Amino acid sequence: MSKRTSPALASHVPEAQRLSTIRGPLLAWYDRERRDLPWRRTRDAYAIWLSEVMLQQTQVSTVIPYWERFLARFPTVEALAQAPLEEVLTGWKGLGYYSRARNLHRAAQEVVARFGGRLPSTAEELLTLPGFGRYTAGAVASIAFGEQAPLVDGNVARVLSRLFEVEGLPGDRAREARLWELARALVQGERPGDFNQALMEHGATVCRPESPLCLLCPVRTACGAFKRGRVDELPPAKVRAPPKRLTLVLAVWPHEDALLFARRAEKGLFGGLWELPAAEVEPEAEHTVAAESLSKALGVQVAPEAELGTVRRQLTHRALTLRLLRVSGPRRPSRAPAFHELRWCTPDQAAGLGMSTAMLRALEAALAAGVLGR
DNA sequence: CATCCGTGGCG
DNA sequence: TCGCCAAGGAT
Repeated sequence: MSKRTSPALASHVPEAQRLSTIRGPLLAWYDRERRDLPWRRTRDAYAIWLSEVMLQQTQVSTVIPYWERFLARFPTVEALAQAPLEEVLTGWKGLGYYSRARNLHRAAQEVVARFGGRLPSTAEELLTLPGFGRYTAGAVASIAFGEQAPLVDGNVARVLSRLFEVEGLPGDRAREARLWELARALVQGERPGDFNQALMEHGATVCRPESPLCLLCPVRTACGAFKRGRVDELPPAKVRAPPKRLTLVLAVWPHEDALLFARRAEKGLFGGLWELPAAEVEPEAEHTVAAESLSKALGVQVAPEAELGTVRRQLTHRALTLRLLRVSGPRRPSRAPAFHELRWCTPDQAAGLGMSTAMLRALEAALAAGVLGR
Protein backbone atom coordinates (compact mmCIF):
# COMPACT_ATOMS: atom_id res chain seq x y z
CA MET A 1 0.00 0.00 0.00
CA SER A 2 1.32 3.44 -0.84
CA LYS A 3 1.31 6.27 1.64
CA ARG A 4 -0.97 8.14 -0.71
CA THR A 5 -3.94 5.92 0.14
CA SER A 6 -7.03 8.06 -0.23
CA PRO A 7 -9.00 8.99 2.90
CA ALA A 8 -11.99 7.16 1.48
CA LEU A 9 -10.01 3.94 1.23
CA ALA A 10 -8.15 4.42 4.50
CA SER A 11 -11.41 4.73 6.36
CA HIS A 12 -12.33 1.20 5.24
CA VAL A 13 -9.25 -0.56 6.49
CA PRO A 14 -10.69 -1.51 9.89
CA GLU A 15 -13.53 -3.19 8.00
CA ALA A 16 -11.40 -6.07 6.79
CA GLN A 17 -11.98 -7.72 10.13
CA ARG A 18 -15.72 -7.12 10.02
CA LEU A 19 -16.00 -8.49 6.53
CA SER A 20 -14.54 -11.79 7.64
CA THR A 21 -16.98 -12.05 10.54
CA ILE A 22 -19.89 -11.67 8.15
CA ARG A 23 -19.06 -14.00 5.28
CA GLY A 24 -18.76 -17.28 7.14
CA PRO A 25 -21.83 -17.02 9.37
CA LEU A 26 -24.01 -15.81 6.52
CA LEU A 27 -22.94 -18.70 4.28
CA ALA A 28 -23.51 -21.19 7.11
CA TRP A 29 -26.94 -19.70 7.76
CA TYR A 30 -27.76 -20.00 4.06
CA ASP A 31 -26.78 -23.66 4.04
CA ARG A 32 -29.21 -24.31 6.88
CA GLU A 33 -32.12 -22.06 6.00
CA ARG A 34 -32.22 -21.53 2.26
CA ARG A 35 -35.52 -21.99 0.53
CA ASP A 36 -35.88 -24.81 -1.95
CA LEU A 37 -36.43 -22.78 -5.13
CA PRO A 38 -36.64 -24.52 -8.51
CA TRP A 39 -33.80 -22.53 -10.11
CA ARG A 40 -31.56 -23.62 -7.25
CA ARG A 41 -31.90 -27.19 -8.46
CA THR A 42 -30.34 -26.58 -11.86
CA ARG A 43 -26.90 -25.71 -13.15
CA ASP A 44 -28.21 -24.72 -16.56
CA ALA A 45 -26.95 -21.16 -17.07
CA TYR A 46 -29.87 -20.32 -19.35
CA ALA A 47 -32.40 -21.42 -16.73
CA ILE A 48 -30.59 -19.40 -14.06
CA TRP A 49 -30.46 -16.38 -16.36
CA LEU A 50 -34.19 -16.68 -16.98
CA SER A 51 -34.89 -16.77 -13.24
CA GLU A 52 -32.83 -13.63 -12.67
CA VAL A 53 -34.66 -11.69 -15.35
CA MET A 54 -38.05 -12.79 -14.07
CA LEU A 55 -37.10 -11.92 -10.51
CA GLN A 56 -36.34 -8.31 -11.39
CA GLN A 57 -38.81 -6.28 -9.36
CA THR A 58 -40.95 -9.38 -8.97
CA GLN A 59 -41.67 -11.63 -6.00
CA VAL A 60 -40.34 -15.20 -5.83
CA SER A 61 -43.80 -16.72 -5.40
CA THR A 62 -45.04 -14.95 -8.51
CA VAL A 63 -42.09 -16.08 -10.60
CA ILE A 64 -42.08 -19.82 -9.87
CA PRO A 65 -44.97 -20.89 -12.13
CA TYR A 66 -43.90 -18.53 -14.91
CA TRP A 67 -40.35 -19.85 -14.81
CA GLU A 68 -41.47 -23.46 -15.09
CA ARG A 69 -43.93 -22.80 -17.89
CA PHE A 70 -41.55 -20.60 -19.84
CA LEU A 71 -38.73 -23.10 -19.58
CA ALA A 72 -40.98 -25.91 -20.75
CA ARG A 73 -41.98 -23.84 -23.76
CA PHE A 74 -38.51 -22.45 -24.54
CA PRO A 75 -36.12 -25.06 -23.08
CA THR A 76 -32.89 -23.70 -24.60
CA VAL A 77 -31.32 -20.45 -25.72
CA GLU A 78 -31.69 -21.66 -29.30
CA ALA A 79 -35.38 -22.38 -28.87
CA LEU A 80 -35.94 -18.93 -27.44
CA ALA A 81 -33.88 -17.24 -30.13
CA GLN A 82 -35.86 -18.94 -32.88
CA ALA A 83 -39.30 -18.20 -31.44
CA PRO A 84 -41.30 -15.23 -32.74
CA LEU A 85 -41.39 -12.32 -30.29
CA GLU A 86 -45.16 -12.60 -30.12
CA GLU A 87 -44.91 -16.11 -28.66
CA VAL A 88 -42.34 -14.96 -26.15
CA LEU A 89 -44.64 -12.17 -25.00
CA THR A 90 -47.48 -14.64 -24.70
CA GLY A 91 -45.33 -16.69 -22.35
CA TRP A 92 -44.62 -13.54 -20.36
CA LYS A 93 -48.15 -12.16 -20.15
CA GLY A 94 -49.25 -11.21 -16.67
CA LEU A 95 -45.69 -10.93 -15.38
CA GLY A 96 -45.26 -7.24 -16.17
CA TYR A 97 -42.33 -5.10 -17.29
CA TYR A 98 -42.56 -6.55 -20.77
CA SER A 99 -39.34 -4.96 -21.98
CA ARG A 100 -37.67 -7.71 -19.96
CA ALA A 101 -39.13 -10.28 -22.36
CA ARG A 102 -38.17 -8.28 -25.44
CA ASN A 103 -34.60 -7.86 -24.18
CA LEU A 104 -34.38 -11.52 -23.19
CA HIS A 105 -35.44 -12.52 -26.67
CA ARG A 106 -32.93 -10.19 -28.33
CA ALA A 107 -30.18 -11.33 -25.98
CA ALA A 108 -30.88 -14.98 -26.82
CA GLN A 109 -30.45 -14.17 -30.50
CA GLU A 110 -27.18 -12.40 -29.75
CA VAL A 111 -25.93 -15.34 -27.68
CA VAL A 112 -26.53 -17.60 -30.66
CA ALA A 113 -24.96 -15.17 -33.13
CA ARG A 114 -21.99 -14.01 -31.06
CA PHE A 115 -21.27 -16.85 -28.65
CA GLY A 116 -22.40 -19.96 -30.50
CA GLY A 117 -25.40 -20.45 -28.26
CA ARG A 118 -23.35 -20.55 -25.05
CA LEU A 119 -23.93 -17.80 -22.52
CA PRO A 120 -20.63 -16.01 -21.80
CA SER A 121 -19.31 -16.70 -18.31
CA THR A 122 -18.04 -13.34 -17.07
CA ALA A 123 -19.98 -10.37 -15.80
CA GLU A 124 -18.01 -8.15 -18.13
CA GLU A 125 -19.16 -10.04 -21.24
CA LEU A 126 -22.71 -10.53 -20.00
CA LEU A 127 -23.00 -6.79 -19.53
CA THR A 128 -22.83 -6.36 -23.30
CA LEU A 129 -26.13 -8.20 -23.80
CA PRO A 130 -29.56 -6.53 -23.79
CA GLY A 131 -31.32 -6.73 -20.44
CA PHE A 132 -28.09 -7.32 -18.53
CA GLY A 133 -27.29 -4.54 -16.09
CA ARG A 134 -24.77 -4.70 -13.25
CA TYR A 135 -27.07 -6.74 -11.06
CA THR A 136 -28.05 -9.44 -13.57
CA ALA A 137 -24.50 -9.72 -14.92
CA GLY A 138 -23.15 -10.27 -11.40
CA ALA A 139 -25.91 -12.71 -10.54
CA VAL A 140 -25.49 -14.94 -13.58
CA ALA A 141 -21.69 -14.77 -13.51
CA SER A 142 -21.50 -15.74 -9.84
CA ILE A 143 -24.39 -18.21 -9.59
CA ALA A 144 -24.09 -19.98 -12.93
CA PHE A 145 -20.33 -19.69 -13.49
CA GLY A 146 -18.73 -19.22 -10.08
CA GLU A 147 -17.13 -15.87 -10.82
CA GLN A 148 -16.41 -13.72 -7.77
CA ALA A 149 -18.63 -11.00 -9.14
CA PRO A 150 -20.52 -8.67 -6.79
CA LEU A 151 -24.19 -7.80 -7.00
CA VAL A 152 -26.44 -5.28 -5.28
CA ASP A 153 -30.19 -5.58 -5.46
CA GLY A 154 -32.83 -4.11 -3.15
CA ASN A 155 -32.23 -6.82 -0.56
CA VAL A 156 -28.45 -6.48 -0.58
CA ALA A 157 -28.69 -2.70 -0.40
CA ARG A 158 -30.85 -2.98 2.70
CA VAL A 159 -28.66 -5.59 4.39
CA LEU A 160 -25.43 -3.72 3.75
CA SER A 161 -26.98 -0.38 4.68
CA ARG A 162 -27.81 -1.80 8.08
CA LEU A 163 -24.63 -3.80 8.63
CA PHE A 164 -22.35 -0.90 7.74
CA GLU A 165 -24.68 2.00 8.45
CA VAL A 166 -24.45 3.28 4.91
CA GLU A 167 -26.15 6.66 4.81
CA GLY A 168 -27.88 8.40 1.93
CA LEU A 169 -31.08 8.01 -0.05
CA PRO A 170 -31.55 5.29 -2.66
CA GLY A 171 -30.11 6.60 -5.92
CA ASP A 172 -27.44 8.70 -4.24
CA ARG A 173 -24.17 8.18 -6.15
CA ALA A 174 -21.89 7.93 -3.15
CA ARG A 175 -24.26 5.49 -1.49
CA GLU A 176 -24.47 3.23 -4.52
CA ALA A 177 -20.70 3.25 -4.96
CA ARG A 178 -20.21 2.34 -1.32
CA LEU A 179 -22.69 -0.54 -1.51
CA TRP A 180 -21.04 -2.01 -4.59
CA GLU A 181 -17.63 -1.65 -3.00
CA LEU A 182 -18.81 -3.56 0.06
CA ALA A 183 -20.48 -6.22 -2.06
CA ARG A 184 -17.29 -6.62 -4.07
CA ALA A 185 -15.18 -7.03 -0.94
CA LEU A 186 -17.59 -9.53 0.60
CA VAL A 187 -17.97 -11.82 -2.38
CA GLN A 188 -14.26 -12.62 -2.60
CA GLY A 189 -13.73 -16.20 -1.54
CA GLU A 190 -15.33 -19.61 -1.84
CA ARG A 191 -18.79 -20.14 -3.35
CA PRO A 192 -19.42 -16.62 -4.60
CA GLY A 193 -22.78 -17.58 -6.10
CA ASP A 194 -24.04 -19.07 -2.87
CA PHE A 195 -22.75 -16.10 -0.94
CA ASN A 196 -24.58 -13.63 -3.17
CA GLN A 197 -27.75 -15.65 -2.78
CA ALA A 198 -27.20 -15.79 0.96
CA LEU A 199 -27.07 -12.02 1.07
CA MET A 200 -30.32 -11.73 -0.90
CA GLU A 201 -32.05 -14.54 0.95
CA HIS A 202 -31.15 -12.93 4.23
CA GLY A 203 -32.61 -9.63 3.07
CA ALA A 204 -35.77 -11.31 1.84
CA THR A 205 -36.50 -13.43 4.90
CA VAL A 206 -34.68 -12.00 7.96
CA CYS A 207 -33.37 -8.51 7.28
CA ARG A 208 -36.77 -7.50 5.89
CA PRO A 209 -37.89 -3.94 5.18
CA GLU A 210 -40.50 -3.99 7.97
CA SER A 211 -40.07 -5.77 11.29
CA PRO A 212 -36.74 -7.44 10.58
CA LEU A 213 -36.05 -10.56 12.63
CA CYS A 214 -32.87 -9.36 14.31
CA LEU A 215 -33.03 -12.02 17.01
CA LEU A 216 -32.71 -14.68 14.31
CA CYS A 217 -29.96 -12.82 12.47
CA PRO A 218 -26.67 -14.71 12.14
CA VAL A 219 -24.64 -11.50 11.79
CA ARG A 220 -26.30 -9.16 14.25
CA THR A 221 -23.16 -8.85 16.38
CA ALA A 222 -21.48 -7.31 13.34
CA CYS A 223 -24.43 -5.05 12.55
CA GLY A 224 -23.93 -1.33 13.13
CA ALA A 225 -27.61 -0.52 12.87
CA PHE A 226 -28.52 -3.23 15.40
CA LYS A 227 -25.86 -2.04 17.81
CA ARG A 228 -27.11 1.53 17.70
CA GLY A 229 -30.83 0.85 17.48
CA ARG A 230 -31.06 2.23 13.94
CA VAL A 231 -32.53 -0.79 12.20
CA ASP A 232 -35.84 0.94 11.60
CA GLU A 233 -34.28 4.06 10.09
CA LEU A 234 -31.93 2.32 7.66
CA PRO A 235 -32.17 2.40 4.78
CA PRO A 236 -34.38 5.50 4.36
CA ALA A 237 -37.48 4.95 2.22
CA LYS A 238 -37.19 6.15 -1.34
CA VAL A 239 -39.20 9.18 -2.33
CA ARG A 240 -41.69 8.28 -5.00
CA ALA A 241 -43.36 10.61 -7.44
CA PRO A 242 -47.14 10.43 -7.23
CA PRO A 243 -48.63 8.27 -10.00
CA LYS A 244 -49.74 10.09 -13.12
CA ARG A 245 -53.22 9.60 -14.44
CA LEU A 246 -53.74 8.04 -17.84
CA THR A 247 -57.15 7.60 -19.42
CA LEU A 248 -57.54 5.30 -22.40
CA VAL A 249 -60.66 4.70 -24.42
CA LEU A 250 -60.92 1.13 -25.71
CA ALA A 251 -62.77 0.26 -28.90
CA VAL A 252 -65.18 -2.62 -28.40
CA TRP A 253 -66.06 -3.48 -31.96
CA PRO A 254 -68.13 -6.64 -32.30
CA HIS A 255 -68.55 -8.49 -35.56
CA GLU A 256 -70.39 -11.79 -35.48
CA ASP A 257 -68.76 -13.68 -32.61
CA ALA A 258 -65.49 -11.72 -32.70
CA LEU A 259 -64.01 -8.46 -31.45
CA LEU A 260 -61.30 -6.29 -32.96
CA PHE A 261 -57.86 -6.54 -31.30
CA ALA A 262 -54.69 -4.57 -31.96
CA ARG A 263 -51.04 -5.08 -31.18
CA ARG A 264 -49.31 -2.11 -29.55
CA ALA A 265 -46.10 -0.50 -30.71
CA GLU A 266 -42.96 -2.21 -29.39
CA LYS A 267 -41.88 0.55 -27.04
CA GLY A 268 -43.53 2.11 -24.04
CA LEU A 269 -46.43 0.95 -21.92
CA PHE A 270 -47.49 -2.65 -22.63
CA GLY A 271 -45.13 -2.59 -25.62
CA GLY A 272 -45.79 -5.31 -28.18
CA LEU A 273 -48.85 -6.64 -26.38
CA TRP A 274 -52.36 -7.15 -27.70
CA GLU A 275 -55.29 -5.04 -26.56
CA LEU A 276 -58.73 -3.79 -27.38
CA PRO A 277 -57.65 -0.91 -29.65
CA ALA A 278 -56.82 1.98 -27.34
CA ALA A 279 -56.38 5.72 -27.65
CA GLU A 280 -55.45 8.24 -24.98
CA VAL A 281 -58.15 10.76 -24.12
CA GLU A 282 -58.77 13.50 -21.58
CA PRO A 283 -60.29 12.10 -18.38
CA GLU A 284 -63.68 13.74 -18.99
CA ALA A 285 -63.78 13.43 -22.77
CA GLU A 286 -67.25 13.05 -24.28
CA HIS A 287 -67.81 9.75 -26.03
CA THR A 288 -68.02 11.53 -29.38
CA VAL A 289 -64.54 12.96 -28.77
CA ALA A 290 -63.33 9.56 -27.59
CA ALA A 291 -64.69 7.96 -30.76
CA GLU A 292 -62.81 10.55 -32.78
CA SER A 293 -59.53 9.58 -31.10
CA LEU A 294 -60.21 5.94 -31.90
CA SER A 295 -61.07 6.79 -35.50
CA LYS A 296 -57.72 8.46 -35.89
CA ALA A 297 -55.85 5.53 -34.34
CA LEU A 298 -57.71 2.97 -36.44
CA GLY A 299 -57.71 4.96 -39.66
CA VAL A 300 -61.46 4.38 -40.03
CA GLN A 301 -64.32 6.62 -38.96
CA VAL A 302 -66.04 4.76 -36.14
CA ALA A 303 -69.31 5.75 -34.49
CA PRO A 304 -69.85 5.54 -30.71
CA GLU A 305 -72.68 3.16 -29.90
CA ALA A 306 -72.63 2.79 -26.13
CA GLU A 307 -70.48 3.30 -23.03
CA LEU A 308 -69.89 -0.15 -21.53
CA GLY A 309 -68.27 0.92 -18.29
CA THR A 310 -64.88 1.70 -16.85
CA VAL A 311 -62.02 -0.38 -15.48
CA ARG A 312 -59.47 1.16 -13.14
CA ARG A 313 -56.01 -0.23 -12.63
CA GLN A 314 -53.23 1.00 -10.36
CA LEU A 315 -49.66 0.62 -11.62
CA THR A 316 -46.60 1.70 -9.66
CA HIS A 317 -46.31 5.06 -11.35
CA ARG A 318 -49.58 5.34 -13.20
CA ALA A 319 -53.29 5.34 -12.42
CA LEU A 320 -54.98 3.76 -15.43
CA THR A 321 -58.57 4.38 -16.37
CA LEU A 322 -59.88 2.22 -19.21
CA ARG A 323 -63.15 3.38 -20.72
CA LEU A 324 -64.98 0.80 -22.80
CA LEU A 325 -66.74 2.21 -25.83
CA ARG A 326 -68.75 0.03 -28.16
CA VAL A 327 -68.30 1.28 -31.69
CA SER A 328 -69.30 0.42 -35.22
CA GLY A 329 -67.80 1.35 -38.56
CA PRO A 330 -68.51 1.37 -42.29
CA ARG A 331 -65.83 -1.21 -43.04
CA ARG A 332 -63.62 -3.54 -41.06
CA PRO A 333 -59.97 -2.47 -41.15
CA SER A 334 -57.11 -4.96 -41.45
CA ARG A 335 -54.38 -2.42 -40.77
CA ALA A 336 -54.21 0.80 -38.75
CA PRO A 337 -51.79 3.69 -38.39
CA ALA A 338 -51.35 3.49 -34.61
CA PHE A 339 -50.95 -0.27 -34.34
CA HIS A 340 -48.50 -2.96 -35.25
CA GLU A 341 -51.24 -5.31 -36.38
CA LEU A 342 -55.00 -5.84 -36.22
CA ARG A 343 -56.90 -9.07 -35.77
CA TRP A 344 -60.53 -10.13 -35.30
CA CYS A 345 -60.72 -12.69 -32.53
CA THR A 346 -63.28 -14.64 -30.58
CA PRO A 347 -62.79 -14.55 -26.80
CA ASP A 348 -61.25 -18.02 -26.98
CA GLN A 349 -58.75 -16.93 -29.58
CA ALA A 350 -58.02 -13.77 -27.62
CA ALA A 351 -57.12 -15.85 -24.57
CA GLY A 352 -54.07 -17.07 -26.46
CA LEU A 353 -52.80 -13.58 -27.24
CA GLY A 354 -50.15 -11.81 -25.21
CA MET A 355 -52.33 -9.34 -23.35
CA SER A 356 -51.66 -7.36 -20.19
CA THR A 357 -53.60 -8.11 -17.04
CA ALA A 358 -55.14 -4.65 -17.24
CA MET A 359 -56.47 -5.41 -20.71
CA LEU A 360 -57.70 -8.81 -19.61
CA ARG A 361 -59.82 -7.12 -16.95
CA ALA A 362 -61.20 -4.70 -19.51
CA LEU A 363 -62.02 -7.52 -21.90
CA GLU A 364 -63.84 -9.39 -19.13
CA ALA A 365 -65.86 -6.27 -18.40
CA ALA A 366 -66.80 -5.90 -22.07
CA LEU A 367 -67.93 -9.51 -22.28
CA ALA A 368 -69.83 -9.18 -19.02
CA ALA A 369 -71.66 -6.23 -20.59
CA GLY A 370 -72.93 -8.66 -23.20
CA VAL A 371 -71.31 -7.29 -26.36
CA LEU A 372 -71.27 -10.73 -27.94
CA GLY A 373 -74.53 -11.90 -26.51
CA ARG A 374 -74.61 -14.42 -23.68
C1' DC B 1 -29.72 11.93 -12.72
C1' DA B 2 -34.83 11.36 -13.39
C1' DT B 3 -38.32 8.95 -15.45
C1' DC B 4 -40.48 5.18 -17.38
C1' DC B 5 -41.87 0.39 -17.36
C1' DG B 6 -46.55 -4.07 -14.39
C1' DT B 7 -48.11 -6.93 -11.15
C1' DG B 8 -49.58 -9.07 -6.86
C1' DG B 9 -49.11 -9.34 -1.88
C1' DC B 10 -49.48 -7.35 2.44
C1' DG B 11 -50.52 -4.46 6.58
C1' DT C 1 -59.29 1.23 -0.06
C1' DC C 2 -54.63 2.57 -0.10
C1' DG C 3 -49.77 2.99 0.00
C1' DC C 4 -45.64 0.50 -0.24
C1' DC C 5 -42.62 -2.29 -2.49
C1' DA C 6 -39.99 -6.78 -4.78
C1' DA C 7 -33.72 -10.77 -7.08
C1' DG C 8 -33.53 -3.68 -12.24
C1' DG C 9 -32.68 -1.95 -16.98
C1' DA C 10 -33.00 1.45 -20.64
C1' DT C 11 -33.08 6.01 -22.06
